Amino acid sequence: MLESEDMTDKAPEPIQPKSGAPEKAGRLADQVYQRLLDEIVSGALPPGTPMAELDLCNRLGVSRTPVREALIKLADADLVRIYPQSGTVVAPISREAFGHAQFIREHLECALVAEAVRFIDATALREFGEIIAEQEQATSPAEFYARDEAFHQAIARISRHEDVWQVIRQTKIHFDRVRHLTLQEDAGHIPLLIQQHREILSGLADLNEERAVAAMRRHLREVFRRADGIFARQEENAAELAAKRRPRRRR
Amino acid sequence: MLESEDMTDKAPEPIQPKSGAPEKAGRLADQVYQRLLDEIVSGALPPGTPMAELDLCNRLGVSRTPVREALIKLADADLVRIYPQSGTVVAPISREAFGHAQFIREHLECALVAEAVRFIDATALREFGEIIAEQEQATSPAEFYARDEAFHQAIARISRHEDVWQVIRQTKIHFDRVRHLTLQEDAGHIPLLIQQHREILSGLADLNEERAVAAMRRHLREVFRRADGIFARQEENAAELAAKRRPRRRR
DNA sequence: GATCTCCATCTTGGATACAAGTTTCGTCTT
DNA sequence: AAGACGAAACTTGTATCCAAGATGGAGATC
Repeated sequence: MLESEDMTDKAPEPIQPKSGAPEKAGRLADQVYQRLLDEIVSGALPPGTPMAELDLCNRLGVSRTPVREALIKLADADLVRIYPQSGTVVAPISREAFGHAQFIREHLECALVAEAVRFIDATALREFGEIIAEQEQATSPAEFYARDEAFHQAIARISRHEDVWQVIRQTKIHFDRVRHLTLQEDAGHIPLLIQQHREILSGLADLNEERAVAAMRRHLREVFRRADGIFARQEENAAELAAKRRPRRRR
Repeated sequence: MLESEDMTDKAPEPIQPKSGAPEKAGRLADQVYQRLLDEIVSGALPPGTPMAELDLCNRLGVSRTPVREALIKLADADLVRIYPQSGTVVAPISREAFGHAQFIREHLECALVAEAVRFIDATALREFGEIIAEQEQATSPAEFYARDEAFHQAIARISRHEDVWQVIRQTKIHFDRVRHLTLQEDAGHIPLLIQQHREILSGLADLNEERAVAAMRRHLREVFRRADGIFARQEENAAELAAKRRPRRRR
């Protein structure tokens, strides 16, 4: 029960080395939140990982206050579960949450595309073209996803509803957790996704709302279908593995 | 500068009088959040009201920690603005936020109704009927709104997407701020809203997705149109009043 | 008299101290 | 040896303390 003797705990990198650089990144709480968010979504902190406040304090080099605020925010997003006076752990990756995120995203983004048709202009079209070009030149899946986000966010901005993108981004988190699980298998169909982006752009360029919306819906469902399939297989494997072990209940 | 001499400060009612009652309502932070949320949405704390943490501590009878956590959550929802080392105030009622809330709500709720058609059954129909009956018997607008919420939430539940309702509820907050502003003028058309609920229910009962969705869209747009109109008039009046005063800039 | 400077005061951000409940593990009893 | 009991070592929730920037006004200066 004393696994703290190994030195490979995690990333011992503190959040603010206090080096002379002119780094003035707002509140510590926000930095901690962003960092833990990344680590959870990326899978560096798998579901079930204990998240005791004091441990995180030591690991990140800050006091409990900012860590606590970050954890509360993560709990609001259901990325961690806080059990008062008992402990805090990374929340499981839920297939339901995954499906809910898809529901919200599909309906809102399709509505955004429909709106975008009303506002599209030459400048916007060029911007979309640039983003797609950058996607083609992406050398890593991570880079591709970054530009993918930019593409979808740009649609929201063009539609004059960037606030809606914030909502989508927030709910999309559970979607992204699954996506990162399936990174390897994803790489193969990146060209397909880019092609779908082109179809969306084509619909927008022709001011054809129906085609643009249909393309977006196809695109989002494609992503969902693949991720969901891979996730389901993974769940099966996990269930098999679990069946072979001693049944251990952690609340 | 010493306006604390008048006794009419606010509601001096502490949050936990510690009376012998078996009240065990979770964390203080959550109670403070809920209370301040109510006071802001209801208009008891109008836009611009100073929200110094220490003042709130005195008023609510708790320490800074729970108050602070509540304020951070309110700031995330853009209900208060926190200016570090300077002050915190209730955020203005924004017509843009109002419009964004409408966008999200309309698209998501219409999608929920469409889904609901697939799951509707006798039990659900009876539940809807009861809610509408309670609305008719409501004696106050507040009571009516409570059952209105219940109606819309029930649709989300029937659709097996209650999580989506949480998202709607969160964004709807800015909508509700305006709605409370227009309470008096609202009272008159409550019967119309009930009638629209009946039309939605009728569409659901007939398993007619198109009609149900159309009824919901009409309903939501009716509410929006009225509130937006009233709000716009109110904004004009406010602008007139402001023009007569000395120009005072508060950040 | 107008304006600039400086400082007392007030605000929030972060760190620490205290309280209360939960879990775990050792010990005692049966 | 197995189970029950209890205390110590955790955990998070709350209160308080310190730090640092922002504000506003008093006083000095031009």
